[in-house]
Amino acid sequence: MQPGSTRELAHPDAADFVLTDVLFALSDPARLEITRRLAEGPLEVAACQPTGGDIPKSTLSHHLKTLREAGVVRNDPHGRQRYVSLRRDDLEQRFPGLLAAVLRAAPTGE
Amino acid sequence: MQPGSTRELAHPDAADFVLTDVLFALSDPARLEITRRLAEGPLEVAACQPTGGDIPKSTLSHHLKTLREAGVVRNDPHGRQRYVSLRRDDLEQRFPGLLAAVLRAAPTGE
DNA sequence: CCAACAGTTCTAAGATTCTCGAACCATTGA
DNA sequence: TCAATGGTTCGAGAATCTTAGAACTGTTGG
Repeated sequence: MQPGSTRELAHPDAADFVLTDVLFALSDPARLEITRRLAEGPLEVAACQPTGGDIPKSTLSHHLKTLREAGVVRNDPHGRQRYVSLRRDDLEQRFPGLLAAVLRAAPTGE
Repeated sequence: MQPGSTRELAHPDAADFVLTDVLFALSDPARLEITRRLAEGPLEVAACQPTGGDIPKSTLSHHLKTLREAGVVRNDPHGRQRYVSLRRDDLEQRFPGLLAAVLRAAPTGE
């Protein structure tokens, strides 16, 4: 039983992040909300649930995949669950100021 | 013949800009390139042509519409042509730092 | 006036994306 | 060891986006 052993998912290197992919990943309301939530700190997958908690696991997992493949998020196995975390530093290094600007943005109705 | 008369297109107010819409508009390579080009200054529609100049008018027009409806771009009639310009100030006011971060971003291969 | 021009809008086909149930896979508690 | 848990992956239908030709509109030069 190696610590933090198997079931690793693929994560792109910061140098390979593609701007349009990041923008696309963040352009979905559900994914944006997940991102905002993760700005507070890492969460297990189930806790990423955007509103209340009614979207199916597979859908949530798919959104996380989109975020992960763009480089917005990291998804690491942790026991029988997984920790999802924002790749703040990598994003900042690759696209300075971008994530900060997105997180700072006020929602539309004030 | 009023100066700058007819054929006005609809433009959303800065206060009504929606973040996900802006991000989505910028998440397409062609639209991002148009945006970058416009950062240098206003252009007539035909001059927005991303690469060389082989994409059809209707496609270009459609991309400009997406950018315009998100609030990224302004499209004003000017004689028989139109001037397309970046809504820098409105975007900066609504989403501080966002456009700057996007324009500053380096392309993927270095 | 009329033809050429600059662009938009309409329409339709093809490609992506979204959503979600079902099947599947490690990991761990009992 | 075995079943429950936490999530991912697969597959398919619905929805949305992209692309582009064709038709249409306002504007201007001759």
